Amino acid sequence: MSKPDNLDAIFIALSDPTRRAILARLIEGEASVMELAAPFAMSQPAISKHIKMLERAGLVSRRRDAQRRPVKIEGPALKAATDWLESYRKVWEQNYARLDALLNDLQRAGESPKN
Amino acid sequence: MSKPDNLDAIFIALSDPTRRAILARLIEGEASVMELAAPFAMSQPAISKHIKMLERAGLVSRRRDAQRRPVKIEGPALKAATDWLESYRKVWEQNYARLDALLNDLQRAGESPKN
DNA sequence: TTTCTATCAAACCACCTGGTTATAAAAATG
DNA sequence: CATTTTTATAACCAGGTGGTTTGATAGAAA
Repeated sequence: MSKPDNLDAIFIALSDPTRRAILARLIEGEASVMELAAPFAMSQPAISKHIKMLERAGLVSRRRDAQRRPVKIEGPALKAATDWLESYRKVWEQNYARLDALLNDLQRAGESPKN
Repeated sequence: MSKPDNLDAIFIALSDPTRRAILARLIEGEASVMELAAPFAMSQPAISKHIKMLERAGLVSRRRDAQRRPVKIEGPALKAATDWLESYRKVWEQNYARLDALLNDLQRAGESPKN
């Protein structure tokens, strides 16, 4: 379902501290735009634009409640990013461990024979 | 050492498909700029700029080998991003599970009493 | 030394970002 | 109805991105 190109939008969305703070707030539950804007020294349209980028990335979704448009965090996009990173980190760690073992082997081999 | 603001640079670096592909290549081991540029229909300076952004984020480092500047992947920055994402995803999953349980409770409670 | 190879740096471009203000629309409230 | 609240949209601006071409530099190789 979720295209891999989506990673572009997801990582772009995560690259701004304001948007990461909004996500942090949303972890505690749904919030309206005004509620999300409150902690920031920033205009409401600025927050709306941040929300739009989070939405484009699939990291949040919006409901309708009278004039309010409560924003909710969405797990799957968060998972897509985590999965991508985790897979790379895992391979890197394996290679790192292998290199480490190799270096140890070389060192040990050099201890008794002269060349 | 690694500042948390660093997450900005890390996620920005990860938000471009060319840079993610470069990282994917580097997982297999060190590579020179020319080697990294080869698979892409893109000029060498463009690749150099991508590498610079990866380096700024601490995701890669460069050695010197004659005229060559081999690039190597760096684990810790990758880990910083993974950790951030993992922590949020964990809380989200907990809340999700809690909400799920709550909804089940409500449904079960509604089965025998009328209101 | 001259030449070739690998890389970087500068100048330039179109486009996106992150913010602003001002305005409009939609629904609640008086 | 008029007003207030909540949100979105448009127009604008400074600065960053992602690419280009052109030219400089460092080191190997002829």
